[in-house]
Amino acid sequence: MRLSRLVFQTLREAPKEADTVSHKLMVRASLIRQVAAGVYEWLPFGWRAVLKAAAIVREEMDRAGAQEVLLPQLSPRELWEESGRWGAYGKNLMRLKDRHERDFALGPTHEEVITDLARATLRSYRRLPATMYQIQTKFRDEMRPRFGVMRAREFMMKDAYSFDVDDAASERSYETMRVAYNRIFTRLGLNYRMVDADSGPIGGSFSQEFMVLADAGEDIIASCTSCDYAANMEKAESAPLPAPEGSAEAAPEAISTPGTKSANAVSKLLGRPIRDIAKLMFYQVGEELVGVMVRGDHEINEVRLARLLGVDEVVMAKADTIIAKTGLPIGYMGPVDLPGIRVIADRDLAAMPSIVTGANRVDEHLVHVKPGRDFTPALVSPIRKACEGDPCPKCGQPLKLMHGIEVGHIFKLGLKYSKAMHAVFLDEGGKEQMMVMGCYGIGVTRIVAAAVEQNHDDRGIIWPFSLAPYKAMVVPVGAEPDLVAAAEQLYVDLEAAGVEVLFDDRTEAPGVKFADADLLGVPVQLIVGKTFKARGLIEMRRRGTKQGIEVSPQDAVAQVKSLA
RNA sequence: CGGGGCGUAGCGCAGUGGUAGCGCGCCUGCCUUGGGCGCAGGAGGUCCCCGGUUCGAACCCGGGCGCCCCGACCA
Repeated sequence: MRLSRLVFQTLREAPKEADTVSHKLMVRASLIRQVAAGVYEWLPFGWRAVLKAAAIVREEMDRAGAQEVLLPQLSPRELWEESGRWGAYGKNLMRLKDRHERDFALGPTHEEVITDLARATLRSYRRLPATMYQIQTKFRDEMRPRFGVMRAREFMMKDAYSFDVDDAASERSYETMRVAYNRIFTRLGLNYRMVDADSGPIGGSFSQEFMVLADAGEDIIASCTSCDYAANMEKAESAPLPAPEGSAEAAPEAISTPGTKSANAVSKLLGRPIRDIAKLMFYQVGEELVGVMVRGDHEINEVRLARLLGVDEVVMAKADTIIAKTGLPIGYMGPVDLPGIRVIADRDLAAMPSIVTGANRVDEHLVHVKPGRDFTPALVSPIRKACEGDPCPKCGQPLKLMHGIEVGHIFKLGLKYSKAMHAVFLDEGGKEQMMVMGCYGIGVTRIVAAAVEQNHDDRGIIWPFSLAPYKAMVVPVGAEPDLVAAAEQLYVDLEAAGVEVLFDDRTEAPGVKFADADLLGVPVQLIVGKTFKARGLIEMRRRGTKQGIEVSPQDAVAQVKSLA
């Protein structure tokens, strides 16, 4: 491709709305252009990167025996009513009406549609197992689109769904996908981790996420520094902490703490480490008000809490509800003599020898409170978020927290959708059985953003070879006819050799050409300039390295070809 | 959904009552070819939209729309 013909416009300055590195670079290098909040155009150069990612995903899906289909983006309300998600999916579901006022959704994911297809076609155990996938645009009316195509409202996703006769078979399908996913992300050249995850609103029992490690990532994962344990924050556990030294022989004692509501403030006032201060928070669980306690240096993991209580979701109680139900002052509540409220204590809080709690009186706290002696929690369980340095639940070595970009997620769905939508097959005995499902997603457009986030320098993108829209770029520097002719010849030869190559045939100043080449980030730069004038040689330079090597035009073609 | 910020040329911005400018980019010519080169000339604007105030509005007032950021667990 000749740069003079490529539809693109590199920018020296990024639009002000771009804040992450990948967003800025993708706009500056003309990969994408924003049309509305969370809605983007992919320009030719960027679109090629998307196609590279999609091709690798497709190859590995096919290798894993999955069959490609294309499902409609528009789906009728009835299907969503069947699964219960017309209501449950909430505002993220893009909805619209047709001219007859019939309700439709623009698919954020396709469990309903595929289950409808499966129940119509996979009627016998003989047709199972079956895994189908598609690569298609998805719609989610995100609360807050962000970071360019990283969290967009319209994005490309590969979604796959497996259908099996029983749990054991479903397990095998899941494993096949897990292997395929690892192959995909390895081939894409990304630094990633597979982590245990909570399955969230898609439902189901168990899932794993594939996280590209990058500081700009919206998710936090806990990863063991020694073994292979890794989980996202919602799921991450830690081994019990050793209880700090000390004991509370003394009985609880009320002390005056005027205007000190937060654990932080109490810690400062008393000059005691924040871990000694208990935090008591209140959650609305159905009709019940539940108190939840963690150490001052810890945070409640609401997803774990919800699981523990056997509910879908917990919400913090409103202040006036708490006051109405207890009559006690917010900010000074404690578990000692707290009437009629079930208190759940975090395991590491319960192990403390002596803590500071609210006294249930304004401007007072209790010191020397010993869990188990001075109050008895209804339940003691690990319900806090893991922290940096916590002991790994598997091996006890320290955990490390890292930011990640979720690029893949695989779920065991179990019977959730087959039950709701009556997706059944006949077994060998002619009896109806529910299909056991799995679902497997990859954010294809997000992969491109994640790759840029992970592979760049201050000059621009440094494409991993597998995703690079072009593998080489010929850059003539000089106007001498023989030099220009040699560059042209090199470009033609590379194309003939099947190399995806860009040719900077523009009459730009050298600085502009080098700057654009670095910004676009094509892996191999072939500079026809001073070394050509002096010795008839091409300077071949890997993007991201300073110094190139000098090769003859013939060798340049051969070497680039061998890289591909 | 709550709070904040911003909408002026493709991008970044200035202009805060008298009918619009700067840098980059774009076009033409000359020049230049190893790191966003120089000179000269040029094109490009519903100043987000609607209404109001005013002799006169990009600017003031009202309403709307759009975009961005922060927050939406620490009692």
